[in-house]
Amino acid sequence: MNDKLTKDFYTQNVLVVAENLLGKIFVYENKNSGIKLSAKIVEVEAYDGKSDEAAHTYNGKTERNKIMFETGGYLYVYFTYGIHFCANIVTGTEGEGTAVLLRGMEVLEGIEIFSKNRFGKKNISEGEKKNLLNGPAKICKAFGITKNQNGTNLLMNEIYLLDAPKVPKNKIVQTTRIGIKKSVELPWRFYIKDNPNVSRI
DNA sequence: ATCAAGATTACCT
DNA sequence: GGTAATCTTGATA
Repeated sequence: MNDKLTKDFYTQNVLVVAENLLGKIFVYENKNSGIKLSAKIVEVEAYDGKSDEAAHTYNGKTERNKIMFETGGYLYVYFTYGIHFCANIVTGTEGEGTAVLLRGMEVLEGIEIFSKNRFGKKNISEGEKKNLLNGPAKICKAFGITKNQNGTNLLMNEIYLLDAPKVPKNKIVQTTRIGIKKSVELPWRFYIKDNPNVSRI
């Protein structure tokens, strides 16, 4: 169990991947430092350049979004608001321009590194713990993900996802997405019900 | 060359 | 609840 997710998983439709990413385990192994970080995905949003005006790929390929047009199984990292990075899982087939934004996770391994990256200290209170990974930019800060990780192949051994049991339908909440101005009506946000690491209810 | 917007967060009252 | 922070990107208002 807990096999690495394969190409077949990522090349599915973006909404299928988004919902099924809930509960899966995101792993970042730094070969240089030997540090391994992992967390369980609890909140995501789907973006589809074909029909979704909020997607970065809606208006075609650019230097920034070109990795989103690759076949599923890559990491798409973008910089925004002059401060933050956000990470996405590229999905679907080549040319589609679809991806899933990682919005919330629950710490599994590496809490001291996450704490150091987020708050500058290794030891944090119980209250701060659920504030480590409950937002897209917080996740990148905690994992140390920057534009250097843009385009990482998730089928390799640096950044990858591990399979985990499917979250039952009755534990999944589907709502509209957060922080966008266009296509606001699309219910393409998914999160695990009652999980404290979800960015917002 | 210039400009406005941005898939956010932290800190303020 | 309100907003400053901060700068890359993509379009050219």
